[in-house]
Amino acid sequence: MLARMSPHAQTPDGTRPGRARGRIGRPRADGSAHDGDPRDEITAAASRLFSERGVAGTTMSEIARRSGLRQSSVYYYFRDKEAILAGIVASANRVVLDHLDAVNAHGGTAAERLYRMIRFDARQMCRFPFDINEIYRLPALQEDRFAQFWAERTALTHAVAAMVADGVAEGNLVDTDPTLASLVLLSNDEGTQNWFRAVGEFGQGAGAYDADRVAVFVADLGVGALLRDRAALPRLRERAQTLDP
Amino acid sequence: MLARMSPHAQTPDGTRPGRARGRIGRPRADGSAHDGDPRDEITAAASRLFSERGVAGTTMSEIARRSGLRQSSVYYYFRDKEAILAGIVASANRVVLDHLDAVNAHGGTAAERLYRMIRFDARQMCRFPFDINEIYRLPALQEDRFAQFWAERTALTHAVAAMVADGVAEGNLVDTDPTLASLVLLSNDEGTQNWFRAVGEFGQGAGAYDADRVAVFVADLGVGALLRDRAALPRLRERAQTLDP
DNA sequence: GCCGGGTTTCTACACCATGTCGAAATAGGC
DNA sequence: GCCTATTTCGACATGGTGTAGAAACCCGGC
Repeated sequence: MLARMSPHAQTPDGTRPGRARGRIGRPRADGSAHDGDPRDEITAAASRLFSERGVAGTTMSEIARRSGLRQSSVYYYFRDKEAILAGIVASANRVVLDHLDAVNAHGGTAAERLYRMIRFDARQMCRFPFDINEIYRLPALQEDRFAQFWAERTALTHAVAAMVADGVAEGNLVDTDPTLASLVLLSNDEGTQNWFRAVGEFGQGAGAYDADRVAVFVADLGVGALLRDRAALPRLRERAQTLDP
Repeated sequence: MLARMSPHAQTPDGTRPGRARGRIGRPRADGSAHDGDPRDEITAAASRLFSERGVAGTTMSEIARRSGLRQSSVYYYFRDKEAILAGIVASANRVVLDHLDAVNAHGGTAAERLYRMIRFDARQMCRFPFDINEIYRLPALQEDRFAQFWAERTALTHAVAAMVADGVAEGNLVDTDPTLASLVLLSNDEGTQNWFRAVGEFGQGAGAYDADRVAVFVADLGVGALLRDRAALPRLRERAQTLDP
C-alpha cells in the first residue's frame, strides 16, 4: 500500500515524472515559472553551490532558494543532500572513461596510451568544479548511491594498470607493480586538485601555472618514472598534445 | 571587563589552568575521577573518534561522553569542534619537520636527502590516524587557528623545493621546476592516504601492501622520475632504509 | 459545470547538533 | 564561616535535516 507516487531515484522505464506535459501541481510560492525538469534546476543550483562552498557548507535551503523552491520541496525530488550529489558525481568519471575508449581505439604503444590518459585525467581534475577529495570523505560513500561512481573509478584503475602491464611486457616500461603504479598515478592526478587552485601564491608571472602545464608536468613525472628510456618522453608529450588538444 | 577566566586557546605563560593542583570545581555528573588535564582526555577521545568516523561524523556529545563530561562542558576547554581538531592537527607536520632537520643535519647529496624525505613522509601519511584530505576541506582552514599547520606545511614545501633545486644544481636531478616538483611530490604522499586503507581489495596475499612497501614505491616513483641516472635509485633506497628504519 | 484522481508545492513540525548563559558545586585562603 | 576562583552542569536559543499532511493546480469524466 504505497502512500503516494514517490519520484525519488530512477524510474524503471527511464522516463521521469515531473515536468512532462503542462504545468500541473501547486504553483510555487514565489510564482517562478520553470520550463525544464525541476531536477535539473536543483542539480545545477547544487552543482554551483557545492563547488563554491563545498558539500558540507551548502544547505538545502540555499539550494532550494536558487531553484525557486522552498527547502522541503527539494525532498520531493531527492531523498537527501547526498542523493543530489550522487547524481552529479556519477558523471565525474564519464569524460575520462570516454577518453579511455578513444585512446584504446586509436591504439599505439602502451606508454603512449598511458601518457595520454594520465595527462588528460590530470587536466580534467584541475578543471573539475568539484572536490573529488571531499567526495571521498562522505559517510555514505559505501552505499549503493555511489555504486556507479565506484564501479567506473575501479574500471579506470584497472585500465591504467593494464596499460602499465602492457608497457612492461612491450619492454618500454620498467618492471613494476601495475596495481600500485595505477593507484599512485591516478591518486596523483586527484591530489593535484588540492594545490592547483592555491598555486597562484607560488607561480611567478601571470598564469604561470595553468591546467595544461600542470597536467603535462604530472604526466611527465608519472610516466617518466616508468619509462625505461626517458628520452622517449618528448615524443610522447608532443603526440599527446596533438591527439588531445 | 572580562566575564570570567576563559581557558580557551593558549595561555600567555604556557601554563594551563585546569587540573594544576587538587581537584577543585564542581564534580562530574557521572562521578568519574580524572588525573591529567581534561584537555588531554578530550583530545584523546576526539582523536580516536575523528579517525573512526571522520570529523564531520563525530558529535560533541560523543566526544564529551567518552571524556566523562557533558556536551556543553567541553566548550569550557575548546571554543568549538574545530578548535579541538586544530590542536591535533598542529602536530601533524611535527614529525616530518623533525625528520627534515635530521636529514639536513646529516647531509649527503640532494637526491639522497630528497629520497629520505619523500619516503618518510609517505610512510607517515600511511600511518597518520587522520585524514589530511578531510582537513583540507574544512571551512575555517584559512583562519588563524590552523596558522601553525599551514606555516609548517609551507616550510615543508619550501624545504623540498630547495632539495630539488640543489639536486639540479649538483647535476644529479633532471632540470625541472622545483616548486611544481615539490608540490606534486608532497601531494602524492598525501594522496596515498586515499587508497592505502582500501588497498586490501587489490593486494594479493596477506599484507601484500604495507606502509613501508607503499612508501618505498612512492619514493621510487617520485624521486626516480627526477633522477638523471636512475641506476642510482637502489643505492638511495638502501641508504634510506638504513638511515630511517 | 462540477467532481475525483494525480501531481507538485507548500506550511508546520519533530529531531538533532552546535554553541551560549547563568547557576551550581567544589576547594582553598582569610 | 565567608569569599573567590575553578570546574561542571542544565536549560536554551539557533539553525539545519528530513517527514507529514494539507493545499493548489491540471485533467478527464460525467
